[in-house]
Amino acid sequence: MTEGGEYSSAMMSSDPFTSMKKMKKSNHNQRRFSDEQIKSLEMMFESETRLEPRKKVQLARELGLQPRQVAIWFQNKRARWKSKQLETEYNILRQNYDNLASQFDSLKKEKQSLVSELQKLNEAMHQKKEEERQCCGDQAVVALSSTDHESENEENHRRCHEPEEVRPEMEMYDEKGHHGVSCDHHDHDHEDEDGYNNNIKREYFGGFEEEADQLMNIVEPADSCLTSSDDWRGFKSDTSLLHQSSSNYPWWDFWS
DNA sequence: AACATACGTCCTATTACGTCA
DNA sequence: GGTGACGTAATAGGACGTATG
Repeated sequence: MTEGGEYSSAMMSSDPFTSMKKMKKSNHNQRRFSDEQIKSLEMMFESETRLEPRKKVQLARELGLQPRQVAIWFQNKRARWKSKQLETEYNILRQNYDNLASQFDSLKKEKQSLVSELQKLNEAMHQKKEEERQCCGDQAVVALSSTDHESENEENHRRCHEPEEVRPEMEMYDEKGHHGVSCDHHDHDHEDEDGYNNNIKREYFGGFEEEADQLMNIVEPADSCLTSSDDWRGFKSDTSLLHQSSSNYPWWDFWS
């Protein structure tokens, strides 16, 4: 059953093709509804987007239209309303995306500058330690005039495990700000690595280890996936997710 | 109870036409 | 006056729910 049924008995002739043309022409005699009709239909649509059959008949009678015409008007109205709704939602999502993208960008820049600042500070500290060691080292050489290789090895070992001392050979950072660990004893030992990381946190975030943990949790994933433009663009947006992320956890405020 | 059929409504895509720049 | 873009009433056809035999 098609929806043109209500016109068919009055309009159909023996030839289906010509009768259809006649019907359409006839239907288009009164092409547009009057302003009054539209106004009433709009008012009804605002209160309910779907009409009960009884209301449809009543409204049609009031407006001097066929119930079918009222039904079709509501159908078309729903379709237009839906596409408008989609457009609005798209614009909101687009706006949210743009905001997040720019926030992410500035956060990335801020992190980059902090990393380079950290590098500079490390270099300065390294240089200072080197100077101190040279100064103290000369005196030690005089005191330990006999070369004791065993004690030298012990010293090296101690330095590798010494938590408080900043080891020059470990102060290299890669592009992500990770330490370039060079101590053999730590390469494949996770427990030692954890302890080492804790030491690092103590060194650089002294008194703020918790914040350091948060930072690691937040910044590291951003490094691994969000910096990839493919992953970033492939992100499937979801209004509820966006609302959730923007209202409940303003992660970009972590730094402020 | 399970099934087929008719009927009404919805949705989406499309058509036909009026209007306007 | 011709024309293309746009808005809108209406149609086509498929999907779904409900009533009935």
